[in-house]
Amino acid sequence: MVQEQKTLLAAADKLKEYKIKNTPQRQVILSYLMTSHDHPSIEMIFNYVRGNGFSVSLATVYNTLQLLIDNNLIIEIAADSGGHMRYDYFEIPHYHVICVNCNKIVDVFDDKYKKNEENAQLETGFQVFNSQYEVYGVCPECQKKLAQEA
Amino acid sequence: MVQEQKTLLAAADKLKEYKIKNTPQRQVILSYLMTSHDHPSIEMIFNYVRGNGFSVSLATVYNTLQLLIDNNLIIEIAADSGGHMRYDYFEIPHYHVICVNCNKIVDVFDDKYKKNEENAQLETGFQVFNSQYEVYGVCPECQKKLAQEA
DNA sequence: ACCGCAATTGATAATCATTCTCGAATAGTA
DNA sequence: TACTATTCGAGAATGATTATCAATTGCGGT
Ligand SMILES: [Mn+2]
Ligand SMILES: [Mn+2]
Ligand SMILES: [Zn+2]
Ligand SMILES: [Zn+2]
Repeated sequence: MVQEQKTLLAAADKLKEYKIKNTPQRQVILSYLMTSHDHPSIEMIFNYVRGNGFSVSLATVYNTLQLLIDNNLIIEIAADSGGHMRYDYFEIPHYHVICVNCNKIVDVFDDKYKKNEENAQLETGFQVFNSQYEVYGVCPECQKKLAQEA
Repeated sequence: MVQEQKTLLAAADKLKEYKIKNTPQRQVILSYLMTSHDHPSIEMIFNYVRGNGFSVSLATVYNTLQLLIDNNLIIEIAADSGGHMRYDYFEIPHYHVICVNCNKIVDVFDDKYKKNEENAQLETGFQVFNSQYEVYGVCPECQKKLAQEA
C-alpha cells in the first residue's frame, strides 16, 4: 500500500473517532493537515485537493476547516504577511515561531509551554480549553541574508 | 486640564517619541487604545473618533492601526466570534484570556510569560522580537450562566 | 511667521476572502 | 437496495480591507 493511501486511511480513522461523517474531501483535507508541515493556507489546501484528483469547491474547504476547528482537531494561525489564515493539525500541542521576513513557521514542541494554561486558569478563574502561542522574529537563514545585505 | 486633553497629549508625546507624524486622527486613536481596556474593533475605534468630534474615514483608521502595529505600539488580536480583529495597546507585555461564550477579553500581566520568548529563541535560533499568547475558555460569569441553563 | 513639499486624509471605488443559497450527489443505516 | 439526513459545489452575495487620488495638513527650514 502506498503512503498516500495510508494517510487517507489514518484520516478516515480520525474522522470516525470524532464521529464526523466521512467524505473524500474531508479525508484528503485532514490527511494533508496531518502529514504536512506546511501550515497551509486555504488556497494551498484547495490546490492540494484538486491536484490529487479530487473534486472540491472553496466552500467545502471552508466548511471542512471550520468543522475540524470546532472539533479541536486543527487550529487557525493568525495571518501570514499576505493576510491569509494558516491551518495546522493540532492534536499534539505546540507553538509557532514565525519569521517576519520569509514567513516560515517553525513548530516547537515543549511541555513547559502548557503550564501557561494552568497559570491563566488560576489567575482568572476561567475554565480553560486551549491556547495558542505565536512568537515573531527572524529565522537563522534570514539573519545571515540580512547581515550580508547590510 | 480635563482628562480627555491629558490623554491626547500623552498620545502626542508617544507619537513624537516614535517619530510618527502627529495628526489629530492619530492622537485620538492612540489615546483611545492607551487608556481603554476595551480591546476595541475597527468599528468601535471609528465610532469613538467620530463620537468625540473628530473627522475620520475608515481608511484612515486602517492605515493608522497598521502604522502603530509596524511600530510595535499595538497588537492585533485574532478575531472575536464575529470575525473582527481587535486592537490593543501593547507597550507593557501581557497576554489575553478570551471567553468563547461572551467574547470578553481579560488581560493578564505576568512576568513568567515573557520567559517563553527566551525558550523559543534557544530552541530555534530565531532572533525574537515579540510574541502573543491567547488562552481560550469560559469566564466565571458564563460558567454560572451555563450551569443554570443545564 | 511664512514657504514648500512630502505625508496624510477621506470619499469612493475596487478587490478579495469568506459566507450563503439551494438543487444535486452522497454516506451511513437498516 | 432503499431511505433520509447530511454534505457537496457552482455561483451569487456579502462584507471587510485596500487602493485611488485630489484636497488638505504637519512640520522642517528659512
Ligand atoms: Mn504547527
Ligand atoms: Mn490587552
Ligand atoms: Zn526567514
Ligand atoms: Zn463569558
